[in-house]
Amino acid sequence: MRKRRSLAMNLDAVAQKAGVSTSTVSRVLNNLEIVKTSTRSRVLKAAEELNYHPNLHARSLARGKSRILGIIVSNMENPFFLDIYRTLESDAHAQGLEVVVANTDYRSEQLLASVQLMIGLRVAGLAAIVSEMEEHLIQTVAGSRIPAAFYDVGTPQKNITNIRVDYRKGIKKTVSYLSALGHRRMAFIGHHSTLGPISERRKTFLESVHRCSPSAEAKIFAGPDGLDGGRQAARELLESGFRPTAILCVNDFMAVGVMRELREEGLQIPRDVSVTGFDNIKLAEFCSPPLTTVHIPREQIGHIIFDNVFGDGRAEHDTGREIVIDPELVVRDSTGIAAKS
Amino acid sequence: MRKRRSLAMNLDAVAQKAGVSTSTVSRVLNNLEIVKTSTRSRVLKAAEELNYHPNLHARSLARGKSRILGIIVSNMENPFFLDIYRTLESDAHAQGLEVVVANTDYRSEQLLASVQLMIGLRVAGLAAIVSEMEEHLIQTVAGSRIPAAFYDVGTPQKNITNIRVDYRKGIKKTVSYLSALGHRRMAFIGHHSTLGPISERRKTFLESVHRCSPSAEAKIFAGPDGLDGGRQAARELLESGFRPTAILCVNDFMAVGVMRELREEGLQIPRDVSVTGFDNIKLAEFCSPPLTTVHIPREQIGHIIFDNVFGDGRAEHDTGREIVIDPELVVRDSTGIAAKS
DNA sequence: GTCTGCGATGCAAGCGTTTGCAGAAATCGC
DNA sequence: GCGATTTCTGCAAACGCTTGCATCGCAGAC
Repeated sequence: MRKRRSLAMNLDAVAQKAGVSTSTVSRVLNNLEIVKTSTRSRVLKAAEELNYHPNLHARSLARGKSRILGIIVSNMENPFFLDIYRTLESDAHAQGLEVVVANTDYRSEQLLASVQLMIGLRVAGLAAIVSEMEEHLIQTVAGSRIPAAFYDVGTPQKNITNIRVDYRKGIKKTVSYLSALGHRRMAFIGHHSTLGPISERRKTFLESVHRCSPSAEAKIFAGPDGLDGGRQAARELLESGFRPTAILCVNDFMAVGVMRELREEGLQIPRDVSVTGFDNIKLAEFCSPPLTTVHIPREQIGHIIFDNVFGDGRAEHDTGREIVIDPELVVRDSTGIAAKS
Repeated sequence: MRKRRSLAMNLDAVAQKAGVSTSTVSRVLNNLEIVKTSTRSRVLKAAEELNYHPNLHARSLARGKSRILGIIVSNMENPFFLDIYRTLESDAHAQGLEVVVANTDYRSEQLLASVQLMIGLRVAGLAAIVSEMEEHLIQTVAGSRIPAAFYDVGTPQKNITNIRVDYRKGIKKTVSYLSALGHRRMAFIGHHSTLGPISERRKTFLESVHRCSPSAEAKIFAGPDGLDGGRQAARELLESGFRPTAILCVNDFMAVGVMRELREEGLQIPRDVSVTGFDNIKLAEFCSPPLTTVHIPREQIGHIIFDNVFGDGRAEHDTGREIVIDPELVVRDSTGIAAKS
């Protein structure tokens, strides 16, 4: 016999103290109704006194499955990911599921580690809401037979749901709206991500502007993501000499950074220049002026994902699913009629 | 024999495919050096081909411990918690530890569940950064023998580190600063938490104001936490008829909400009223006007916690530790000389 | 040629649960 | 009061891994 590793804090200890077998203890703790009330309370008392907590690893192992929902996100600071995560978490808790989250920080090495972790944990379902998902990882997940949902990747698979937001539509709506206000010189400010979805947005922007008004001017700028990045990109825009009457930003944080820089330059919003964002985070409502932006229904996305991984939508689907979300324009005070040029 | 539950995706499968025993496979996958190179590569090939991922539950069970750091926070949306979490996570990953996070949403029922989860997972260390920690839960954790760090609770224990920020000092510094600017009518805006730390802050505020100037007026208001809550509290303040020349807010989010409401009322900041926050979140720098606030070194806190749970500070300490952090005032544009009354 | 030493591998117990099955105890019918 | 149920409880195998110890094969020493 090998030596004991630590103080005995297992079913056996409780069983001995209560004078029953481990099976009975197990049944009590799992609320199986076949245990006599007197035995039951004796066991509960023993467990309580020993400060016993079941070993979840052993439980998962014995049961052959866990009650854990795995969530992988790129970046918790980004309200887009955060809100989806929070919705998933609350849905999961409502069903008595535990949640394990991993952050990738946009790093594919970290993404790989996270996927391995989730598979290793034999999670009951996996939601990967990351902007950097890679094809071979999708295959890995598919091979693991874990029901999963991915965000914004191109290839639905067996047991895998793919959900995405129709950013093209959001951009088109914004450009049409600005165009109707008379804007003919517009800029798009993105961030340095060269990944699929973003550069598609840039393309869509250019196309939309030219469709609304063939003579209109459109330019693209970029900086790092976030408040600072927006500011930096705005700086570059100003230094380039280009003077748009409207600036579309790829997300709200960047838009707020942009507005700050413009204000410092002495420009008034929206009198001198209109600014729009994307996502409709809380801050968009509270910055000054309140930001016109495209609303991404993050809670709805979270619920849909949950439903597809655990809920009614969980049924095996061989072909995979693709769900597309339509975003809406939310008009606030950061946009107005185009300044005379 | 019981029936197999799922497709055999275990060490045995790999072992058979590679024509070796499970022990050998285990040794290969754990990088023990005693395996012959040829065997080693055969095993790796087999594992690769089977798309094998070790079952972490079984591993933890067999090893008698996990390589997981458990983190519990009140609310990921709050940059205070988020930043500490992120620091902890990156420290953990740097050491090859996995991380499991749980959100309590300020709900003690959810906190209990989270603590149970962490103990059940037999995490190698636990950091609980929650504002609602309860004494009996501390006892529970202490009883579990898991090295832990708590934030801002009063009773250090064996194997438990307690870290807290000296909010009193932060408040005193702010009040002194405002007092020196001539402010004699001040308000403090907190949120509805009636828990220890917060109400201590209120008390400290009142004392500080009276110490600086015995004739000064000081009042306290409160709303729910967050941007909306700040706005609501400011509304109440305005309706009360009290007209402070300076308003201290319990955190930056509330301060931004407050400023928004004041601005809507036609008040100018800081000409008519000065506003300060607490935490020094990114937004404090980007709101308008940029917010004077008290800086809480969240990264430093994260590192200290990690070090005490896993690093050099990890050594058993029977008496418990208490670490106190000193906050600094960061002056920006939301504060100025007191308006003439 | 036997022995020793050693590197590489396998054997099997053990980690803390769950759970099918069997057996014991309590209850019931008559 | 005795068998037939119905409850309740215990036994032991299984979950997938790690790891101390035993074993095996082979090289070098004598």
